[in-house]
Amino acid sequence: MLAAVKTPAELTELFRSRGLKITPQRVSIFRALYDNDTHPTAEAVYAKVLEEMPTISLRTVYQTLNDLAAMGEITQLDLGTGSARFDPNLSPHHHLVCESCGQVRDVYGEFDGVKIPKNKLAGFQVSSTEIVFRGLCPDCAAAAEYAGAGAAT
Amino acid sequence: MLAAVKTPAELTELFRSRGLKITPQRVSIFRALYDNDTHPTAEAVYAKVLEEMPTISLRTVYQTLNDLAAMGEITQLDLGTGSARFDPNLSPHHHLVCESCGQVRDVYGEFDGVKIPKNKLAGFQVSSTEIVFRGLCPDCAAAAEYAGAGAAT
DNA sequence: TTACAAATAACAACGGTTGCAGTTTGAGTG
DNA sequence: CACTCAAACTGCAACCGTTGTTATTTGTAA
Repeated sequence: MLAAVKTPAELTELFRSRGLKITPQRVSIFRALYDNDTHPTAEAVYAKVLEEMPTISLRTVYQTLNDLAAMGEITQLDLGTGSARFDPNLSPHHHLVCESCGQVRDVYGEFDGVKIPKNKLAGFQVSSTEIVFRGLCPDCAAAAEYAGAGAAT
Repeated sequence: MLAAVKTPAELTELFRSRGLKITPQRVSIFRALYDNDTHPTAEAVYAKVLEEMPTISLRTVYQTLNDLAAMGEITQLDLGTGSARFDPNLSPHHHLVCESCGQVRDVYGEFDGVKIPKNKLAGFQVSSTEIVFRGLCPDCAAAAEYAGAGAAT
């Protein structure tokens, strides 16, 4: 379902080709990330991996996530939700963040208009553009409306 | 020079009108924020205020910055640079972030094209849009080029 | 001047993340 | 298949930014 996400097998091959060892911990983390569009925190990945590998340490999860990010296979997101989130989806996209529950949703779209006029760049070299839309997810919006209506009476 | 930034006097009046006390600590923080487009961290504001008030505590700086943010007089930015930054500039703008030195620069511009098609929103209510351009500031770009050229020989 | 609520300072604690040291293990070699 | 060793893993301590707590201080209105 997800576009531009490497399978566990592909990541395994990538690690092998770089002379890195294929450990069960790493493979389990690859699986936890695959087909995962929840933008999990390190803790969330840890929880998922624990199910099939009860002895893995949180430290190893951090280590592997950092390695993957350094290789460019996942992106680390800092959305101001307390902890970093990791996104295995490499196709160009942006994010909707619910300010109430913290859930993150992908937004596909081009936004070609988002370019800084050269005369305003003043020598700055832009290599990536992130757009974050903040607001309320459907559930939280409904809850807020309900609470508002209740409080108004 | 900065647009839409309240002066220390205006912030003082605002606090007074809300029944909040005018303390020298608060006024000093107002001054540290005024005409400041460096997007300072709490620590940076603390350092600046320390110059004229050597007994202020970092805790008070955090407290006041949080209060100002809650009143909507400054914006808290989470740019993944380790600590939160505070922006007293309320006019609509976006940010350029140097991935090497962490410096943050304002970008004025409209980007009217940045709207999510309704059919993709799926009930999400968007209340704000942040755009972050990442790359290299002129100084770091020059340093990188120099290092690259040197390494290539 | 007094009195009181509000604000401050000092310090402990917390959550996310990383450094470190000792042990385990993947994978190439004979 | 056993051996070897660098790489990876675990467990724990430490770190940093930030917030909670509580006793003390201080604007401010009476």
